[in-house]
Amino acid sequence: MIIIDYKDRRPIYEQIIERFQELIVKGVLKPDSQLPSVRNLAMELSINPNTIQKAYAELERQGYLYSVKGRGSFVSFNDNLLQVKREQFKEELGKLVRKARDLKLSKEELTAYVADCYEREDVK
Amino acid sequence: MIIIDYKDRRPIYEQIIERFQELIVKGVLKPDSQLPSVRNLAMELSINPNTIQKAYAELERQGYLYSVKGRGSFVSFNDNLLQVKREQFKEELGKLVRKARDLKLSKEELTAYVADCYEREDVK
Amino acid sequence: MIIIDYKDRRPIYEQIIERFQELIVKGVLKPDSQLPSVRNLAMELSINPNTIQKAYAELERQGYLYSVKGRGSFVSFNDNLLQVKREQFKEELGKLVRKARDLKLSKEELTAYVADCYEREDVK
Amino acid sequence: MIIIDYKDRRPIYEQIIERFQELIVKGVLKPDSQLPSVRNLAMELSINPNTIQKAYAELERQGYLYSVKGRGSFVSFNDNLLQVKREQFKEELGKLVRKARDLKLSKEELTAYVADCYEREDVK
DNA sequence: GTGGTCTAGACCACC
DNA sequence: GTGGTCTAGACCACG
Repeated sequence: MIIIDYKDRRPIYEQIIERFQELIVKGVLKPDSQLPSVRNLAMELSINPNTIQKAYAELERQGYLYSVKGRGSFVSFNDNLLQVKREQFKEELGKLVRKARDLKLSKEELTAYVADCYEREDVK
Repeated sequence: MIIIDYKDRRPIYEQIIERFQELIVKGVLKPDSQLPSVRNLAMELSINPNTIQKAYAELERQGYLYSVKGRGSFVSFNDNLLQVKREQFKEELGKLVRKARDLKLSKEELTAYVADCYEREDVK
Repeated sequence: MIIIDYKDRRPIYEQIIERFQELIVKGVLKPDSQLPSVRNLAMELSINPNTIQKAYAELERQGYLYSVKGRGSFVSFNDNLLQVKREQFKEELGKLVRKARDLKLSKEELTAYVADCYEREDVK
Repeated sequence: MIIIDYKDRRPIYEQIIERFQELIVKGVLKPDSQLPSVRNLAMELSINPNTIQKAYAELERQGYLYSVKGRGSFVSFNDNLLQVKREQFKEELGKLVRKARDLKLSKEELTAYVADCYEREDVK
């Protein structure tokens, strides 16, 4: 479910965060379902528990999960969070649009490419 | 021309690289025009010459400039490079489109927002 | 009567303690009335009896209840305890007032806000 | 400047966070001034650098400071943050006011105590 | 020198 | 068993 790419320049804990964000947002991991324990996941990925711990702590801070001492970690994604994430996404997109203008891509080229890209994924 | 933001989390050399890329792609710096010397720029920005050196080396590696021993560094931008940048941009955009799908944004919402965003910048 | 919030970061036994304190101080639970047995409450909340046990033990230590072997646990609230709680509360408030000063809130702003806040709750 | 209380039940890194928040909000540490390095502070307090690191990371997340690889950590408090912190403070105060009502403290008693407390600190 | 990531291994509180 | 804190010590990127 989680794959670590050691060639990736980003830190391990960040890769884990991103992967879980994806799984949770997509609904692969259902709300209130239990996540693998820190130790188990660490063993499974053969990395240090502290690294998992750091990833889980950040995911908790961002509202993707909640952890309880002695019980475990659980998915806490909800519609409210979805809205927040959409806002964050739009901000990110804004930066890219600005970049497109620098590269002299016309509005038509850009939207066409976005639509095209969206559909290509659709097929997949 | 170059402004360093010390509050920016990214390393200084990366900020310099990005700024030069922007100036070159936009055509503010004309092809074959000479860039400031490593020492001069370092003094002007009051930072370590090694940092400028690293930025120039990376820009040369990416094809934005060429250096001539004993003479200096020169802009080497051409349309070919623009194409490369566009490809890189599209790849980046692709990731974001995938993210949009995860967040359950419809194709219509997405393209509408992109167009809207493009025009908003237009006014500026 | 007791609700456990699993998303709350605090341990379960602490949530139970706080809830009983509130019920007892407010007078919802009358002095010398009997509390639910450890086992019953554990079953009702579907949690580990050890957790209830720990909560009751702490409440007894703090003087909120007393236990009689073989008979059960009983509320032991009295005005003396109310005074103790008020002292604890004032200490807590003291810290917050200090914090207000650090944030450069004037005495007038602070007291006005407190009064305002008190009345707002009044309506509820 | 920083004192660790090992009898305190709260984790060390939290004590450090709180202390720095205080020093920064009060203006003892001026904006853009450099903080002690992770390693130096760790040595000075005879604790592990990782613990300081964790505290600094959280302070950065909360907007109290910014860190740059290879350069150090710097105070970044500003008026904007002051406003945010005031809002957070008021929320905290709201909870306490509710608690006061449970303890049957009248509005007059409460505001009088707050004012009194504020002035007492004034003298100090 | 600086901050940041990671490992190995320990201990605690909680259930 | 669970999550969370802490230590000791290593390595990397940056300036």
